[in-house]
Amino acid sequence: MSDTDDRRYHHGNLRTALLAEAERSVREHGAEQLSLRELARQVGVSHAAPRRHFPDRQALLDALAETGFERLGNELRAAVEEAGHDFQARLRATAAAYIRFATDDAALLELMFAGKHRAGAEQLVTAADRAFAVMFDLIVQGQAEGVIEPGEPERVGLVLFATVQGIASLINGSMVDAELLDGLADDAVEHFLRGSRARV
Amino acid sequence: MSDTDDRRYHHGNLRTALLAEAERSVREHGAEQLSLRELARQVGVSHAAPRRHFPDRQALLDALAETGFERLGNELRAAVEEAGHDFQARLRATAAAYIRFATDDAALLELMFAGKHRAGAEQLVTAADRAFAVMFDLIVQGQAEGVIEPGEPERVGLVLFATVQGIASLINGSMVDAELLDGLADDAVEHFLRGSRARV
DNA sequence: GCAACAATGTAGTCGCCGACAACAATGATG
DNA sequence: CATCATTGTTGTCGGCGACTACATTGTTGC
Repeated sequence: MSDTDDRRYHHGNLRTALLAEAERSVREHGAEQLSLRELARQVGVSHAAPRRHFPDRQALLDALAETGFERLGNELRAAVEEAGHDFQARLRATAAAYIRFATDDAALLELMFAGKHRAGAEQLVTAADRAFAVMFDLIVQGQAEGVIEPGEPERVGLVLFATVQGIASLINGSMVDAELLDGLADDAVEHFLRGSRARV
Repeated sequence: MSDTDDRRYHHGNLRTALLAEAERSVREHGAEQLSLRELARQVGVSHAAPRRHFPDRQALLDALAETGFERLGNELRAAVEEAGHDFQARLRATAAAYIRFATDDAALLELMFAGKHRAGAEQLVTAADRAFAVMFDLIVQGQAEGVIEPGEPERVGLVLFATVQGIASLINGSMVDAELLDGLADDAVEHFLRGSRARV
């Protein structure tokens, strides 16, 4: 073959290439529309090649969800770090970052949630826990500072988590204009803090 | 044909029968798995018959979403009525009813949200507005009683709506045990009220 | 009554898909 | 450098949604 022809028999990086292309496609057209054959075409391999890396379509979607959780975790961590040390600023930044991710990658998040409760997805659950740990760590900080009632972070933070997730759902369902995103996130955090302040 | 053979050439009620079977199937296997041909088989008509009532698969899903909104509205209204006149009781009942619907018919709700932001779904939007009006009417009552800050109900109630929707998302995503449903709904309402009380 | 016509069902076909099997080329190992 | 695992390819299968042509039934105007 000519040395400018990069179509070697062995692609060399097919799994990664498929995941990258799949993520692009899911963002653009949703997970339902994703076609393994179309993916293979765009990456330049035969229709059966993906099977070597993903036993079936769902396996690819699961892998996509896993990398999604990793990316979500990174973005949340980055948001916390950029927000400095003030608790409320951190909370606001994290909520906004979560909603940002959920609306930028709505179909991916749907995938991430959908995959979590299917059997044999242990790696997925681990990845999810790692991502959500950021939020629960924040709750712990709030408790230490006395602005959030004591108790298990998973339980205390649930209302906030739910609210943030719900805002994302409403935006994705076109019940709310996406432009209101940051304002809504702030509203939600303020509401949460007013409702959560430790009462003695 | 024999008079016990109910397989007439004209089904007589095919559209309704298809929708009923589709709703059952969606509840059981999700919208993605829904197959028009399988539906036709189970209803006892040829594979092309559904096309007379729904131009394509998406049209059937839209119709399903529409009846879903009607049912949701009815259930929310029923919850309000059963709860008596006390505002907080009504709020709790409505939140619980919404979450109940969202978890019993998770796939259907997903469909309802997904369809709303596609073009040419005006009937769907109308049906959705009618369903959600129940929640906003409640907010108005709360404002009249002075326990919720004044302002447009759509904006003021949004945090509550988001929280309720988010709880449903978390339950459906197996992030929370479904048994906690009622307790969570109460938590959310209490949190919301603590955060929303009109401040003078 | 009954002829036209609209509404509603059937059969057959097309291209696409996911899954699978058999085979081919390449890379790694001893 | 022979052998074997890895990672590609081609071919095939049944199922699907969409479409067309045709068949049956219900309805409406005369």
